[in-house]
Amino acid sequence: MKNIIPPVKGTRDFYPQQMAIRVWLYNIIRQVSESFGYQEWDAPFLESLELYAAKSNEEMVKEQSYVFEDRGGKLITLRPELTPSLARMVAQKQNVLVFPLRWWSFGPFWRYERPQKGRTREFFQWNVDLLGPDSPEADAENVAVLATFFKTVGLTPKEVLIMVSDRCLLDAQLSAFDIPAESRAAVSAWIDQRDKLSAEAWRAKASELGLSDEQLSQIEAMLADKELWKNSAELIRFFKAIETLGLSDYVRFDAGIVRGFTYYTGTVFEAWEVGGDIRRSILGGGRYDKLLADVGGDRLPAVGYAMGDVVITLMLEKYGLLPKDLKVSPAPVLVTVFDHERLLESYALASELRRTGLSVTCYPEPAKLPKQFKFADRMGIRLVTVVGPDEAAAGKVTLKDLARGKQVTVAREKAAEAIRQALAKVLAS
RNA sequence: GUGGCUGUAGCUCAAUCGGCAGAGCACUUGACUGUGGAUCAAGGUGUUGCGGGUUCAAGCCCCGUCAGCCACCCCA
Repeated sequence: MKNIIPPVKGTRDFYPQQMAIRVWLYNIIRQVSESFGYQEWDAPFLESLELYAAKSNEEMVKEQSYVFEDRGGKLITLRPELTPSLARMVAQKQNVLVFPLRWWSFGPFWRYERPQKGRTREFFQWNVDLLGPDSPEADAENVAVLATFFKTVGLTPKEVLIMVSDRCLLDAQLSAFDIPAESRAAVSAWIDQRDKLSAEAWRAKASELGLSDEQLSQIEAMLADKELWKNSAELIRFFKAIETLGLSDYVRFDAGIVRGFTYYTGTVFEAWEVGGDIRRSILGGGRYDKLLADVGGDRLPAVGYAMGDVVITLMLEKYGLLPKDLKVSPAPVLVTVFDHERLLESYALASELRRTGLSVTCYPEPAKLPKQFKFADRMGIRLVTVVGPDEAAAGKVTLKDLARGKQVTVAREKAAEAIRQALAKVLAS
């Protein structure tokens, strides 16, 4: 690598091999989303900075967003998340859209962070949102989409769990512990950090926040209480609905789930690897009933989540769930060029075959046959045609199946049919 | 923004105490003048990330810098 300009830090190059995986993931996401009746949509990749101001996590806007001034002097942001755009677009057409609204999206996002395992500066996110209803059953349906995704890709509850809590429940508990409303946000953030800090460091921060020893032990008891959800009428309904949907295995209550975004108002959830070494949430989401009003629309209840492609791909790779031998060559047929004089004859044959609906690659220049066969082999092209002087004189085409190592010579009019038959043959392996 | 580790051929890596730049894979060409994978032969494989310093001598030691990876912060 001499004078090659390096890629931008934190970006990924999608060579055909990686692109095939990305498309594979996209297809599963689409299939799962649409099986619940969600519609695909997308927002601009560029938004104005003020869309995110005070709506998202403050650090994300101030330090992790790509912001630049356009030629007109306006501050433009490369979208770091999708939800504010969703709120904006729904608010714009609130009287036109049909509710309940189910929308899903898969596209690129940018955050200026230090790249590391499972994190890049440019990444893709799957967003699934349900707007209109404010019921726990709606939350359950939204969570069901993602549990169904896990099931579809082959991740079991032994490998991944969706941890659920409710900010209202947390707030009520903190209130019951006599923690004043103005410090609850900081206390919530501190609770969110519990898995990341050592027990000593975490407890030490409690006194910094002005918590008494009694309050600390009350909070620790709360976090350990697996039955706390039974104090919440909403969570009782939520888990009942999850059970009815047949997905209880994937969903657990955890009072320690808080989430960083300030716009969440009720149910919050994250998916985590079970006891594994991926110390990072696979996805996160929750209810955000006030966001639409915050961007200037009428109040509209909403619930949704976002899953990044980087961590989920790590998970799938770790558990051997990524597809092997993804097809990277779209055309299963190579038309070889026998010599310089027959180049255009090959083009003509390839064109004939394409008109019958086949995908066909034609070697673009005369070359030795071994070279062309090797090309086909390395590209994963299964069938090769040869038209040399013998075939041309007899009006025939030789067709070799590289996978089976067998070849036949057929009349040129029958070539397309013979190719279809050969492709239909299942390999012994 | 903070800390740690690592930079050698296209890729994965080796090089003893500081003493002449190495292996495998891949690539190109040829054994195969109408047939891929396998085997064999011949070959480019190179500013040792970059800049400076110490030394008779630096891939190796020192300083700086850049890049990558990993952890923290935060998050998907």
